[in-house]
Amino acid sequence: MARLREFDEEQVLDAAMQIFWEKGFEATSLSDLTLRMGIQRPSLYAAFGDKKELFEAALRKYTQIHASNIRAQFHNNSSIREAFRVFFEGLVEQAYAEDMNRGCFCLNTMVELAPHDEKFEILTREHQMYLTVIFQEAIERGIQSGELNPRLNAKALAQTLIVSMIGLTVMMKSRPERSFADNVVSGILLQLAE
Amino acid sequence: MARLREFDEEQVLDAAMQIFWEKGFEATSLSDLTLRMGIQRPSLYAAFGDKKELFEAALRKYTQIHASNIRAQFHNNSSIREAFRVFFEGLVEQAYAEDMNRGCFCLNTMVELAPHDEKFEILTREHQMYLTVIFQEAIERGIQSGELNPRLNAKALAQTLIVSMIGLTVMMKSRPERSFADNVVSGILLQLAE
DNA sequence: GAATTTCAATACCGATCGGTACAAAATGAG
DNA sequence: CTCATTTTGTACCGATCGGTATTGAAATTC
Repeated sequence: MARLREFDEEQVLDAAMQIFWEKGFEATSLSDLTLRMGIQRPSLYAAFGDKKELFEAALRKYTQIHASNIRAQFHNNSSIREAFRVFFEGLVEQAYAEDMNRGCFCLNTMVELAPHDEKFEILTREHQMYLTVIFQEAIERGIQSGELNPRLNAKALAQTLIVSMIGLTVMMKSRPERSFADNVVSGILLQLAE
Repeated sequence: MARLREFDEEQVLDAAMQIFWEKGFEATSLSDLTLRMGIQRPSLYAAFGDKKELFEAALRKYTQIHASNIRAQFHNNSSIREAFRVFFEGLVEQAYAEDMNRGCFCLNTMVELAPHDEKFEILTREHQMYLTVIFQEAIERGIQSGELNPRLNAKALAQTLIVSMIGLTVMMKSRPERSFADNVVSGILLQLAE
């Protein structure tokens, strides 16, 4: 019929995700976006709608990737305790590795937008609930296999671990001494060792 | 000498604190501020400097009040475990009580500004470190009095509890079911009961 | 009470905000 | 090719942004 789109939608959405992740919703301008995405304003609006719709699309892309990564980390582990150790130590390692500390895009959004926008309250909550289920199922597998104490409350423990993950991620945005994060990871893992 | 100031500096700074706490730095405009503070722009600039300096003053006021509140909650307790129980249950109660979920001004700032502004990285980190010391000293008193297991690592446990507090506060911004928060509080308190 | 000083209020500044009208360029269908 | 259709690039929109020059009012000193 007519002229073809000159950009790859997934590619420019990824660029939008990166910058929203770095700077948040309010601090990111349309000029920032078009520059980083490499497209013009009318193209952006035609493809994604307004700024908030683009943000939502970027966040959805992030949560999908994030959930999939975490799911992969807890699939088919010989030791659940070991999987959690690798997970939390990786969280710390990653945070101290990059100069800029973006943290978690979903948590950033939970703080910036969830209290003022029900759509993002729901979106961010559902992502955390999904992660909680991943943790819970991992714990249940650990109990079934005999690795973990069968008297553990899998759901409650998963919820507590998710909250610890959130707290650690947010705390590291202020760059405390590395020993702080390491101590916390040790403390978190203790809860699996009872 | 000359004309006197017509507003109380502490009172208008408190108003600025409230609105920055609610909306964050970027989403709060000077019009929002002057409206809520009840003063004109030139008065604001004369008294507090520019927007970021005002934000810093508001945050410093918040951290002082916040630290003082928490210090009071852990001073002269018959039972340390009971003090922590009251503290965390109060945190949850408060979050679900107010319609708008402001969370903690310091944590909001940690997410929004700490990664891009060293001044706020330091300011927010030092506040969390201060709170950690309060927790640590409370735990040490509990050990000394015989209430807590003397094999507990007071510092590491305090750090883990601070991270749990942060995670819980942030998680509640997405308004999970009340049972989620209650389960987490139970899990947190378990760490003191070993 | 006049002079001086500091405040408050209005009005305004250039810059940038999110968003769009419009026309040129590019593609496919006939 | 010609026409229809869609994307692109430019240029622009009103509104609002953070910040300030200016003027008039209020209060103290002499």
